[in-house]
Amino acid sequence: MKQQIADRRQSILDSSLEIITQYGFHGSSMKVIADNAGVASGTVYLYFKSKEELINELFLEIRRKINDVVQNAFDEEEEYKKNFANVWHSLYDFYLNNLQVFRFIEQYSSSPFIVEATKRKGEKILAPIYEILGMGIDKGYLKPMHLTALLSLVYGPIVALVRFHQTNEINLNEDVIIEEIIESCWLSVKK
Amino acid sequence: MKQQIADRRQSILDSSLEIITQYGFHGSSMKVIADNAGVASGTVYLYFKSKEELINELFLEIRRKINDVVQNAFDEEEEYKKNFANVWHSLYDFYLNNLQVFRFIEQYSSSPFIVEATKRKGEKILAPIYEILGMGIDKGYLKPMHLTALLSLVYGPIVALVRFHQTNEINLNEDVIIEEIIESCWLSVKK
DNA sequence: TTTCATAAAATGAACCCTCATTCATAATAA
DNA sequence: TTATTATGAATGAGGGTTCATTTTATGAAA
Repeated sequence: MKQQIADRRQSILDSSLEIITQYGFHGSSMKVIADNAGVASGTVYLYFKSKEELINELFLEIRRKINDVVQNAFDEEEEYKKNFANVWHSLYDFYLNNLQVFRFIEQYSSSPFIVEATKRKGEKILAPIYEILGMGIDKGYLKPMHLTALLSLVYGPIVALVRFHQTNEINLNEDVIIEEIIESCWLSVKK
Repeated sequence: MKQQIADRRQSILDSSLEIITQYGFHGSSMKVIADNAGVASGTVYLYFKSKEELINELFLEIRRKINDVVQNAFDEEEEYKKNFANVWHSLYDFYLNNLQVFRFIEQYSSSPFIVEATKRKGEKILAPIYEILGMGIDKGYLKPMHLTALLSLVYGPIVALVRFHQTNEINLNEDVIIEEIIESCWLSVKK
């Protein structure tokens, strides 16, 4: 039945995320991914045309999740600064609680592996944040800088923090008052 | 003679950087690296024990270069804020003018490939910056935050900017007044 | 409910290819 | 001549993908 098809597909995607974030794209064989998903290697090819497509589909799924996180954190009714903090904090929390997702994106975006394929599919992973920042400039809350420069000042620290957390250079659960960092970040972009 | 040994070794390292930033770690075969360096594949093994060691050596060489960039940008005689800007700008320029180096580090640090091996070798790639930030706190120029948090606020935007530059989301030669970004960055960490 | 024929889904051995590494041989230097 | 350095064909392991075969699901008929 339909339900099972979806489950299989999903379990292969889940398995891929696990294996890939542990061994890298090329280090992850289809055999191992299949085993980990509890299916035969041939089965993977019933749901995905190739390894490349599998990885791209995984990327698209993850992008969807991230977009949701950002969208849900934004509340039109709230004041802008509060939204800024909420979005920042949500994305940060999401990465911290989904380190595999974070690792996957890092690998995906810094790997010459596929990239082109998904670039063509338009829509960047951070599109919703661009919108929020653009609105911030329009309404006079943020410095009128190049949007990507603003994004770098805001998103760069998130990525850096989670990365350092991963390499144990910082313990984000204990060492750091995150609100302090968000406030600092805000100081760099507020008008 | 000794000179030639060094040349061969270096040309293999140079070739590796080219090939690896183009095709990724696993996508770069020793054969292609050797061809590109103008040597036979067996020759590579006269200078490096294995592919893994080759990549690690390349990393160490690059780390040395980055440390030099930071060290050279710092001038004890100058005032702290000026040093902050100089170091920031130097590192940024270095990455922008050596995109292959940047790409390599990104790949290296987000890849589960080796990592462990070099982590054990101690000394982080950004050690000199840690020192500068620590000094900034001691002398009262910077907020007394966790050092790694400070580093994230300062280094995160550099990485993000160069990344976006690479994916053509921003043209750092034309679109952006870099001093404006450095000033913003400073606002986020100054006391 | 049970049976059974057909369709759909799943399997995993086999195929072919690439790759890291080795080593007997050749070229070069001392 | 001897020692050093370089070569590249050969080796063996592993990987992505295919496909003949098996297993499972379906639903109409008994």
